[in-house]
Amino acid sequence: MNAKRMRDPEATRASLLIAAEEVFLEKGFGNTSISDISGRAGITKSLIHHYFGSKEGIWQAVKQRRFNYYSDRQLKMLENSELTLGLLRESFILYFHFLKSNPEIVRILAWMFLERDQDDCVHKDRELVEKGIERIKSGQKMGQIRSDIDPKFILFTFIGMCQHWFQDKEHFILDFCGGEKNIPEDLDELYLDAIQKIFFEGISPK
Amino acid sequence: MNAKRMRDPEATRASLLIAAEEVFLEKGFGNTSISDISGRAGITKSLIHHYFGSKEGIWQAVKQRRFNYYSDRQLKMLENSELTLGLLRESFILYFHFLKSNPEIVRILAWMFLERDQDDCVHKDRELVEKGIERIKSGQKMGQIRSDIDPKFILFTFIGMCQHWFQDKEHFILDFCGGEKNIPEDLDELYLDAIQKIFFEGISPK
DNA sequence: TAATTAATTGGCCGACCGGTTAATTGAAAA
DNA sequence: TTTTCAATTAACCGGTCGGCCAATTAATTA
Repeated sequence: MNAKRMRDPEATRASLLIAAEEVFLEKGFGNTSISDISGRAGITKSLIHHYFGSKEGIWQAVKQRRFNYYSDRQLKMLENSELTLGLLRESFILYFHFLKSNPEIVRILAWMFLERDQDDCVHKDRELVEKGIERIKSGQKMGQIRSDIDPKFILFTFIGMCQHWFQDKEHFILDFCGGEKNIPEDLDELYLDAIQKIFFEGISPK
Repeated sequence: MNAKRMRDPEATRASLLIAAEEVFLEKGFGNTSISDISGRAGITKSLIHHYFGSKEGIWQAVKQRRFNYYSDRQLKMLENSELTLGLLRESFILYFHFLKSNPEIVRILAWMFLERDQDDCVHKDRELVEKGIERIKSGQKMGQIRSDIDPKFILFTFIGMCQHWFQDKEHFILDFCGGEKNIPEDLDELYLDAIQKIFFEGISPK
């Protein structure tokens, strides 16, 4: 219906955001210029300042958008579940697949690490983390998880095993498999199986 | 002897490299200017082009130098050790502390991921990886390590648990500890203890 | 010593940076 | 229709960027 509107602020804002994300995640904040973004979006660069105030501003917006999506999804994941070992395993798998289909998250985090970005927007997941820790704690009380490890570390390890894979998978293929030949199609799943074994055996009570 | 030489190309080249590494790892490639580097080194910026050709050139040199240092050290680490579970644990701890005292490595590796660096210098550690896998395999044969997990994945997990910590420690402090207050001095060691428990319990035969 | 080579310098260049401004245009309100 | 306001544009700003070059200076060679 509005397909031919000559002006559609929402749409231009959106396509600026999309273009910005593409370029930022490809080259990082410092290497990206405003005109890179406007060029890719096919929109004058002035409009970036009009909608986002500054280069910093649109980078914030990009991050925020992605992290809101992230934590919304994650919260829903935790919402209606009492923790049992089975459900912990389930959310482990869910998280792994979430990262797999949202590689942007991994790149954003890596860029923020390198550019020493201390943005608060990342910490929307504090609530998420608290819930996760709560679940692990009760799992420990119920005797399903060994109690001699700080729940914070258990959760962090959980996250790390997944993130690290999607960050260094390429190195794995090159250095561990000796190149591109003979990589199994389901490499991701094979890895997921392996870390499940290590992780869940590792956190089980003796 | 040569302490007072007015010109010492090797020395200037070296101090340019050092300054470059400092600034690059501090601010990132894109946010660093040639004059930042030359300023810190106290050397005219023209010399950067003289020795390294371009900004890209000196960046490559920085990465290469650090990565060579990395794999050389790692190889020495593995050199004279038969694998027993005790030694595996020892090299786990060694690797962790190596990363702790060489944070540049973690940053460089993150850069390589983001820049999709297919540099040959990365593959220096293929030899490294092969040795590590060999050790784990023999550990499996001896019944010290469970055999139902691919040694490649065991090694990769090993590396990941350590790397991920030094990359996302800040997020851990913010999101998991609720800010800077009350962080134990020996947080690194506490984490190391935790992942040791998980990892070694996880790879033990039942 | 004289000639040659290489290290080092400061000054300069065009390009591009992020950001601002004033003017133009389209859509919606009156 | 007229008015009003937001969306959009192009031109422009001072500043900095990476890179280049010609001149100078120290070490090496003949």
